[in-house]
Order: sequence, then C-alpha cells, then structure tokens
Amino acid sequence: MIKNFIENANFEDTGFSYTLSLISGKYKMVILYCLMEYEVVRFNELKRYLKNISDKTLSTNLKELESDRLIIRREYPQIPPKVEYSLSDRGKSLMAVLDQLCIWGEKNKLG
Amino acid sequence: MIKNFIENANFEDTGFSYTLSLISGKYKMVILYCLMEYEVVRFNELKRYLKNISDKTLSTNLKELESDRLIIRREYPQIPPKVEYSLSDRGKSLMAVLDQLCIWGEKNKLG
DNA sequence: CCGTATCCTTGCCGATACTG
DNA sequence: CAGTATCGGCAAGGATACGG
Repeated sequence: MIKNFIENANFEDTGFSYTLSLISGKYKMVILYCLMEYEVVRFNELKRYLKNISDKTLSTNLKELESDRLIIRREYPQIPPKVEYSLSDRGKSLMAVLDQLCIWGEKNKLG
Repeated sequence: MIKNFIENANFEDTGFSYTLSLISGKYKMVILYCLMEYEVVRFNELKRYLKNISDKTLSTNLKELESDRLIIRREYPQIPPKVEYSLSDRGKSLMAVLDQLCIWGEKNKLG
C-alpha cells in the first residue's frame, strides 16, 4: 500500500494524505473525540468542551467534518434553534483506526 | 484508550496527539515514506523527491524527525560532505501503524 | 554537498461584534 | 441558541544568498 506511492503518483494522491486531510487542524480530532464520548452534542456544549475555541473556528470545523461525512448535523426547526451533532458510521470507522495511533503514542512516548 | 481522554486529561496529553505531533507539517510524512521506500537517502536526493521543498524546511524537518528518534542521521567526515538518512526501528514501527490510515483512506475516499 | 541566515508570504486561528 | 462578518496576530513554510 504505502510502498508504491512514489512511483505511481505523488503523495497528495495517497490514501494516507487523504485521511490526514480529514483531521488536520487544531481541533478536528478533539471534536471527533467529544462526539465519540458523548454521542450527541450541541454547538455550545462543544464550545465548553473545547475550551477557548472561537465560534468561527468551531463553525468552520463542523462544516468541514460534515461535508467530509464524518459527522451528522441534525437541525430542529424551532426557536430558539437547536442543532445536534453526532458521529456518522464513516466517522466511527475512522475513529477505530485512529485509536491505533493513540495506542502507538502511549507505548512510544519518549521521556 | 480514546474514551477516557476527556475525563482524565486534556487532548494535548493523549497518545494520539503525541503521535500526530511527530508527523505534523506538510512534509514529514513524505520524508518518512521516501526513507521507507529507498531506505538510505542523502540530503539532495531527498530534495529531488520532495519537489519544491526549500533547504530550510527540509533541514528543519530532518532535525525534528531525528530528535524524535524516527530517523537516523549518519555523517561521513569527508570533503565534500556526505550524510545519509534512514528510518530507525521506532520509525519503522510508526510506519506500520500509519499504513492502516493509508488503507482506510483508500477504502473511504469520496467521489 | 550539506546545510545556515535572512527576509518575506500566506493561511490558520482568535477576538469581537452582530443576527435570525 | 447557533451561528456569520470582519479584522488582525502569529507561526510555518518559501526564496534567496551565503558558508564550512
């Protein structure tokens, strides 16, 4: 899988590069983790978990995660508005793989 | 593993965050991939594989990868100088895990 | 050949104010 | 409550010149 990336295409076209692009940035992984832990979470709830994130950044990240189909956004047409975010099946399957990175990190942390 | 990160600590302390910090940036993964493929590679050789990378960025990245003990730098005391870079065992073990991300990406790429 | 030094550009992210 | 709009800071990365 990995070993053919150089001959056949450039790095941008690899599955690895694609996967990383889904979770790049400072907060996406933490958002996914929160959704994994709490399952269904509202906007301001997420803001409290992700201490110090700005409205703009959270909003941007949620939109990207949704368009990458890792999370599901469910909007209730009411006043005041209510929106719930949760992991999609696709998002859950990604988290399973990322857990392996977590385990490697715990085992191999230096110092 | 993942599920306890919120209660026990913040995201910065997780193994996952640590692992990602090792390969963050635009080029580190590509460098590791090159070393996996070609095993022993010299500085200017890497520069040719990583089209458009600047001397400074390549130099910085190699130093960080070395201090994180993912790669090995071997210098030959001669003129003109000769330096060879290769994956450490630790680097190889990380690549094995990253391959899983690559596979997930290939399977789940949209469009 | 293998870098370092310097300056510059760019894109992510934060802060704040405002809206349906 | 759940965002959007606008402005601005800051650090990663790029371009180029130079050094051992």
